Amino acid sequence: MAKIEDVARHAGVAPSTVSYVLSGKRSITERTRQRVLRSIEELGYQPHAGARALASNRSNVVALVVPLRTGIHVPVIMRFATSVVTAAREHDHDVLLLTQNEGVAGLRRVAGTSLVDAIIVMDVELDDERVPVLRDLRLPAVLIGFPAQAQDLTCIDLDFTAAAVACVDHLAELGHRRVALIGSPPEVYERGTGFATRTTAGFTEATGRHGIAASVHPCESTPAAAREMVTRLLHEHPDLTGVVVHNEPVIAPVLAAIREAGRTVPDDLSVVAICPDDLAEHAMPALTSVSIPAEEVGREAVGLLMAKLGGQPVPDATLIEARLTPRDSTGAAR
Amino acid sequence: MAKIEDVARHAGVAPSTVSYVLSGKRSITERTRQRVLRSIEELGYQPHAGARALASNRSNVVALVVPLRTGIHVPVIMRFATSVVTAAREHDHDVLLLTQNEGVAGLRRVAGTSLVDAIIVMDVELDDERVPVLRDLRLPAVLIGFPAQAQDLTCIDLDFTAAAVACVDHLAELGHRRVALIGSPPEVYERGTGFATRTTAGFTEATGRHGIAASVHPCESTPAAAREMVTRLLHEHPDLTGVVVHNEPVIAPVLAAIREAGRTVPDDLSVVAICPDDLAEHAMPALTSVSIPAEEVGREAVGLLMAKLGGQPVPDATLIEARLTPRDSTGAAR
DNA sequence: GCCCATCGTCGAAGCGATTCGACGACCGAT
DNA sequence: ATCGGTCGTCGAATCGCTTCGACGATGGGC
Repeated sequence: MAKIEDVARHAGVAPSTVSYVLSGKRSITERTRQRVLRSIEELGYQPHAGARALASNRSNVVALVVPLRTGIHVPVIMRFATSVVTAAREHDHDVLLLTQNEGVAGLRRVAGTSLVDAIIVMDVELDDERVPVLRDLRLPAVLIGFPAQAQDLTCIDLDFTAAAVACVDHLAELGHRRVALIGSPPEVYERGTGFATRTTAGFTEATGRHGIAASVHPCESTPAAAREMVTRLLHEHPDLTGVVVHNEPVIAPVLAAIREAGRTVPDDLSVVAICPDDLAEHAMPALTSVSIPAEEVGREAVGLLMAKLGGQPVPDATLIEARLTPRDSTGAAR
Repeated sequence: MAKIEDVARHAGVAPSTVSYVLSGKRSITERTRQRVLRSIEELGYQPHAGARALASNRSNVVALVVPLRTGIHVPVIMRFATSVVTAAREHDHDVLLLTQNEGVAGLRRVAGTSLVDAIIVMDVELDDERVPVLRDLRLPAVLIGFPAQAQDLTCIDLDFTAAAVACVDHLAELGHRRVALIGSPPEVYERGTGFATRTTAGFTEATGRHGIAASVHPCESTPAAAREMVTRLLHEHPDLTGVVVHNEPVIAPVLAAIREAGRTVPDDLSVVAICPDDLAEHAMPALTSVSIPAEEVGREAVGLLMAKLGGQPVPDATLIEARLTPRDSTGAAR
């Protein structure tokens, strides 16, 4: 393995010069710059990550904490994760994968050993035990999701409140007078996961504002639960004409159950989902939906982190705008 | 941040002694050992990862390359990933997340910069461009999946051939005389992804051996494709009584389509799946299935890697045994 | 024509661990 | 009593890079 000294010798310069060529922290004549770059190329030089981290006090690695909890849709997490990796690479950083398993100790460890420069935490709860730890770690951190006490933290997420509002507004415009929200599993609410409660808040606000009859229903993420939920809703509220679904795994079962109940979407019942676009597009019929901009959130989270690492000020809260795409599952109320 | 020197001073020993206490590479009197450990505790000492990597030539990080390709079931990947992280932590290693995005360059980079000690690659194709690279990287590596040229590589995976055989044997025992395999999307076969072809091989061998009429059908992972597939199969092969499904996302749609076609599972048609247990359990009816032992594979992959890092010899190929669990979706042929 | 900045480069001092050889102390064997 | 061999600990070198201060050369202002 070639070392910086080899490159320096090969190019006829001092090691420090090579370092400055690589980092751009001091100006270098174009001629020597080229010479050094050619030597690097020829020798296939790659700086030793550990040595670099030791000398510069920067590892160029960010930690990503992914949730393993039940009740959250895995493909969405994966999309977050991959977009974080991609974005991090564009900023010349790598991503260390941490799971909830190790809990708070994992955060302390990667921070304490200087293994990472910064941390991204997904699936933040309202009262999250990691929040106080992040506070005294004094490492730049970005949370995907909002805890209750968010002061002085950098948080980002889809604006779920606005997402729910958009769904309700859309249904209200179409003349619906009674709607229901089929939400995340009960355990998600019980954990106080922010996105679920924010969705509910938006839903309640908007239905209230429109004077629409409304009800909220947490729902297990199983086909059976979905089926049962639909049956119950249709039975208890004969005037129900609009449904908002915010629970990916039950979308297909809900549609199937509606069909089996002899109702047609959107003629008898309009359905709006808050879910990834591909899911909405592949449903039958294609669903009017507010998409989950996982890529955008991931990329933006990394952007915020890099800004913090660079010492630039960043906003405490970043809400990604909710965009509703009308498709074939919503129509005028009967 | 406390350094090893601080600990040494606090405990009244040399830094090297502290190091030896931590690594156990030389014997230390119990008394001083305890003294050092207490100092470490009191000062909250955590060794600097970079310095450690530089001096020891070991980063204690393994790279995990996850696929982003279409046609593979995301939750299964996630389960692999988390089990790899968990297992790695048990061996005092961390996991660096690499995506297919950066391709072969990513492997060269993390290896060349000594960022990682070893590599785990998922979703290996028959003719995988990463295989030759791994060969000359000279870093310990474990592949999850089998390439065509697997000599001198360490590979591990579910024994998909045996899995298919188990499914067919099960159906044959129940008296079925014509069966079909609904497989992965065509692109997966075209890429030459090992698990798909191995499943097909096992299916073909076993049906041949039993003298059962058989056909193999790649299938896009969409509900529409599944529906169409079922319709076509029922129409083209009126004598069809058994189906093996090896494509997670279409399992539910296939069952739905069968129901809509007026057939009953398992009375008219027996269905066996190769899929994660939770999926099989939640289907209606619960599916007889061969499970995908993601946790076992991930943990075992890490075990192999650690053995290689420790200089111990490991087998080239490790096949995880296929276990079929009978549930409610299979019965005697009509 | 002289002086002071600025620019480009160099050399050396860290960064914080690991590891190897050396060296007393202590033990049992002779 | 002496010698050789362990055992436990120390000190110093080393890993490969970054960074800071220094220093000659160059150029512009007066």
